[in-house]
Amino acid sequence: MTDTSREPDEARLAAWRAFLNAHAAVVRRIERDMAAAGALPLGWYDVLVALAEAPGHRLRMHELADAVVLSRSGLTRLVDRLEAAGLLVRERSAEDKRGAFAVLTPHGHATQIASWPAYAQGILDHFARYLDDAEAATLTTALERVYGAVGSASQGQ
Amino acid sequence: MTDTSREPDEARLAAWRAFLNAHAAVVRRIERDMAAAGALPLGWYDVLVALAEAPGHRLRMHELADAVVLSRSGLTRLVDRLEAAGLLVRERSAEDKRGAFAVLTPHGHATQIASWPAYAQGILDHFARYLDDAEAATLTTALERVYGAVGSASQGQ
DNA sequence: TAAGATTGATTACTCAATCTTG
DNA sequence: CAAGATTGAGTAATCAATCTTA
Repeated sequence: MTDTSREPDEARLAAWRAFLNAHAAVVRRIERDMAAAGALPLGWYDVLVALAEAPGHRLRMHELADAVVLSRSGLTRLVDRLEAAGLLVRERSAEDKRGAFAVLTPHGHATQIASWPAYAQGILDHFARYLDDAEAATLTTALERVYGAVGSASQGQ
Repeated sequence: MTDTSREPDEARLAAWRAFLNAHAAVVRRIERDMAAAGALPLGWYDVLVALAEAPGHRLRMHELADAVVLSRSGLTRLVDRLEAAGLLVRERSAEDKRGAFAVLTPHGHATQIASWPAYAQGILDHFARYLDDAEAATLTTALERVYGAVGSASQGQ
């Protein structure tokens, strides 16, 4: 009867710490490996994949911002850089002239595909190979639940 | 016989995506809540906790940098800000005059303690409450393994 | 010459304010 | 006035180079 329910128990606190530490270390490590291999930065890769998976290789700016978990203005800047690099182009929407699409270029698509092996190798070497099948399944289930809950609670951006 | 072992299987790839998405969303959300409650930013809190848990409330700069997973120069700047805010002080080492300690001040300790309830509430609301006991245990085990492996592989900073 | 830490230059993310169209 | 997106100002993280002491 000492549980006030205002803070997490020890076990979940340990999970939180492991979650933060693993994320920081693994992402840093993969970014480093990808840079050494001449591949795209992770943030650039994420944007290009989101577009590659979208119908017509195009997405509205705000859809893209949600997909990569970046603020609106943060995405504007990132898209500026990707456009300057020739990896995508902006297209003004015809129906709603307020809106803009980001559209993947053939060069952008090719670059994304060329960067995948280095990224895949990084995921494998620094993350995937340390999980057994059951752990991978549990992580997916639990973290998708967490993500889904926060996503729907974050409407008030 | 199609597995080249150069890239992760579907299940582990799904775990990776869930891991990235959950981290980005939850951390953003907790930072926002803490700011609204007048609590410290997460990065500041992490530094103060590391010092609070250290013997004598003091740590060498490079030890602190490892504890919070930040580059050396990144930590120098962060410690500058914390020192300006009166939350810690720097002390030159007596034995090894190259070295410096960061030492928690009473005010820094009090501020860290005062920020914990808002942080705890955030962890509970946006992370812990979505995990059952078995999931929490699995996350801890698996992610500590991942973290330990990357940490030891990252000696070449 | 190497280790510990800081500095300078660069890059990038965030919020708040702004501009345009609905 | 609200929605979509961009811009300006401020803050923060990184790498490479530097300074000091071992």
